Amino acid sequence: MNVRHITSLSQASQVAEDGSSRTLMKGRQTKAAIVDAALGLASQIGLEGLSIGALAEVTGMSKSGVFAHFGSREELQISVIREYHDRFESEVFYPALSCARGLPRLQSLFDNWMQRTTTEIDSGCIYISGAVEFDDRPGSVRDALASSVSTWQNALQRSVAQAQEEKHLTAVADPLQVAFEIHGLILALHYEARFLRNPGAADRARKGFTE
Amino acid sequence: MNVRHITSLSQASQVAEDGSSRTLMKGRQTKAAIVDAALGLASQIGLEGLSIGALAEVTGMSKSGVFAHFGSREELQISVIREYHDRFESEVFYPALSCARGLPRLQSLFDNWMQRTTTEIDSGCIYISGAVEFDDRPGSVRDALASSVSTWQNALQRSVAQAQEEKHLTAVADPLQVAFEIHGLILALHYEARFLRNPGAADRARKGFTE
DNA sequence: TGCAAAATAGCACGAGCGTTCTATTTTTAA
DNA sequence: TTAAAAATAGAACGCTCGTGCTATTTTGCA
Repeated sequence: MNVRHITSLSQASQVAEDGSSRTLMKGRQTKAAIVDAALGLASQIGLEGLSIGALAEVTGMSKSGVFAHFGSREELQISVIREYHDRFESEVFYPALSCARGLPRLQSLFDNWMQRTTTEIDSGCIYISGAVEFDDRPGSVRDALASSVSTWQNALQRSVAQAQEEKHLTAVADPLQVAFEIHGLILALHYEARFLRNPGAADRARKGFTE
Repeated sequence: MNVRHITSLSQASQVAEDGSSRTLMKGRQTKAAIVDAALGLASQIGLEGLSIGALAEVTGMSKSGVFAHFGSREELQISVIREYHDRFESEVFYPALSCARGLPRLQSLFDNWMQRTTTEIDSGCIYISGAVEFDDRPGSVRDALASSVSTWQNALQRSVAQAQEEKHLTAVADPLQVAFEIHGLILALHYEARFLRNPGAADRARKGFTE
């Protein structure tokens, strides 16, 4: 489904031969701007709280104008999840690839994740809020969210396994176990810092990582 | 149903001088039944998803009949939080007091908490969903939730400190740090088991506790 | 048993929601 | 420059929401 979106990921912009004018279809520009605003909104009030009316007001468009880009609220939510996935990947995952396999890369993954979570103490995180909102609500939104989170978890587990192969980590512990505990640190940080407003939560998460 | 809660509201029940009849005002019985149903609903779909209309349908009452017991939606939500607090206390906290101070009691607290969280993989937990729903929505609901969670966290931290005093635990780690990491295990369990439906999460949480 | 008080029902309100339909404006391509 | 196509606006729909108001029923006590 949704061929429109797929193409927009790859060949949205097109440069004419003369190089002077970039013919970037207006619709896709607008859609990107809407998704950007939607991600900001959803981060704060959740994917479920995201409303087309509020989004129209923020972007200065009409409700139907916003709606036409997605065809349904679900598709809008999925677009937001994809956008978040891409940003997470390029802020947390890709930069760590420049570090050596093993502990250095794992450390970088954790540092980048911490950095992002620290930011999200103010803005919110849709991987966390979305999990709560969709944990027993089946459908395509839940599927998109779960698959996106699982992709990241697999990457993290792979990195732990590599650190063991490189003898940077004792091989006694299951990589799944290590990844689970790291995830717990991030979740506790988000909970205690964002909800309870406890200072020092970031330090405790970092301290917990250095076992 | 749920007579236990009614009496726990202190002066709900009244015994006549002759002691023969328990005159328990009808209103409070009904209110307790509504709160019970509301807690079940809120556990599944969240405090924000809780609607008076749905609650009326479940209890077989009219919307205004339900509403009159609380006067506002916020007050209903707060009643649900109080009910959850009481149940949590009597299922997790109080039973552990029969264990010896120190590690045995801490172990019991964790076991009881694990037991409850395992149940909540199916039913949901309003301490977790509520944190996400109200993390940047100030008001009395958030206050009630945060104060209830903090009460439990303080109890947990006290128990860790006692285990250190009894030399059951090395005193190098800050009790706040230990409690933080335990909280992380529970949050990761809830996330991975309830949202991602990963089996084995409970084992990993237990394994994480036995440092 | 009767009567005041409490509990509950019924109805209506204004608002916001996602969505549909049609008209209008803007953009794109020949 | 012009005509087709895409993007956007505007109004209206059926629905659900929390809440207020006014009856009506049920309860508890003298």
